[in-house]
Amino acid sequence: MKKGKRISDAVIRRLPKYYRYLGDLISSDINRISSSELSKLTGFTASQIRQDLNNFGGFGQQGYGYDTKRLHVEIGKILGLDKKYKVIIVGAGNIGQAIANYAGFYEEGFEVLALFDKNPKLIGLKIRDIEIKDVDDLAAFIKRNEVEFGVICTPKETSQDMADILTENGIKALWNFAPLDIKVPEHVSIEDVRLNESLYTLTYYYSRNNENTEE
Amino acid sequence: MKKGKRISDAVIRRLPKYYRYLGDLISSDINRISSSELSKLTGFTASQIRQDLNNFGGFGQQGYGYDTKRLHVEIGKILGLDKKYKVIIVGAGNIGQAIANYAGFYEEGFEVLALFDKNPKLIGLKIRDIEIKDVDDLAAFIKRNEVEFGVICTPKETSQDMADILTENGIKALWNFAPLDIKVPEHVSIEDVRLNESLYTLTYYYSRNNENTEE
DNA sequence: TAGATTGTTAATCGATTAACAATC
DNA sequence: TAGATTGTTAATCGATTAACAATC
Repeated sequence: MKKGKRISDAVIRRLPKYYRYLGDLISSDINRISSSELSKLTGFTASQIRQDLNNFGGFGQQGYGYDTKRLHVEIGKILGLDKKYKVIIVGAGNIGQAIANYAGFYEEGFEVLALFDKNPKLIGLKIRDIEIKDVDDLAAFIKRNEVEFGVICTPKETSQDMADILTENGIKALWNFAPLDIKVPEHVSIEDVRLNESLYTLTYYYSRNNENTEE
Repeated sequence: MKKGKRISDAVIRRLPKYYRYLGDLISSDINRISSSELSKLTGFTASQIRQDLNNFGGFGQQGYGYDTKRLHVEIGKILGLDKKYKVIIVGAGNIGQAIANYAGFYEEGFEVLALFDKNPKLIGLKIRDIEIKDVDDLAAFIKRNEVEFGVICTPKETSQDMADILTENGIKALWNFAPLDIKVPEHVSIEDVRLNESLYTLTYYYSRNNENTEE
């Protein structure tokens, strides 16, 4: 990729959508697409799509468009999806289990080594062959297995403590489902999934759409 | 609120964060806060916070700041959280169950009337006193109960069909967890929770942070 | 070659930040 | 009153869109 230019978060967050549609196109045996066709699929403008992609290199060809397979591979590389990741999930409630169960997670190279919980009723159970372990063994397990990715699915109250244990033992990326802003050291990447905030945004637009029709 | 001004999506998506921190402050018996203190909590600039709030009215007081309780109530109203909503969840897998189980959902006025699934093993079971019903009864149930909100937790393949049934029977807001862009009629509000896209953004930043240290 | 479509620069638009008068 | 902090206008910054030359 080009040196020196800072790429904005807005651009990065559009890449996974390109990646997904390109995957769909490949599944449909379509091996070529123009920025204007991709615009119709994604809802982004053709100009924006070309701008976005050219942050990382010239993947297209004048007069032709983009090769879907090549572009899918390239965006995958940019997003880091060409590598395998060792993952643990902390909190084996519904959300933790949902993630452990999600097949797409494996297909993109995320290998869930274990779930952790403090509930004795859950410890020892298996989700998709993945054992639920005692949260007391967390630190040792991370070090021993050189785990890189952690998913936080614990309640709000304990999530920061769990995150601290994870980062202190070498985890470098956290995917957080607890409804709070987790603090991490500078070298650790974090992505907060803000379900509450997503829901409240929906109620806002719903209320706005229906404010004249309510009795 | 002020008439005529179009409020950007970026502003709306910051409101839930204010709302959350204000709730925390109230729980800590703090009843006053300035934009600069709120800035430290949220990470947004004080100027931006004042701008955001003034889109909806002058909730503060010069020389004093904002009354946490009042601001919490006002933002709640803006987001539509002062009302109750009748909700159904389609798909009673892990994610559907997680949402049905999430207590915060009820506290903010979301009443889950039922879950729906096509799996006979799940039909008839209860999650937190909420029955899992046969997806065949979906249309009739929505009409009979005047359900307003639908949560889509079905697999990618069936999600658009489910969404169509919901909107055809009068549901006006969809919270979608399936990894695709669901199409809805204009008058329906939709919020897609894009977990894949969130995860891939994390891998991007993780890869970027660690690209020099990898062997 | 002619047509199509990219890559890229320039123009526009909108969002964020800064500044400060108003006022509690 | 003096100090603090909002509400709001103006300035800046960044992101999106438009335009078109390059080129396959």
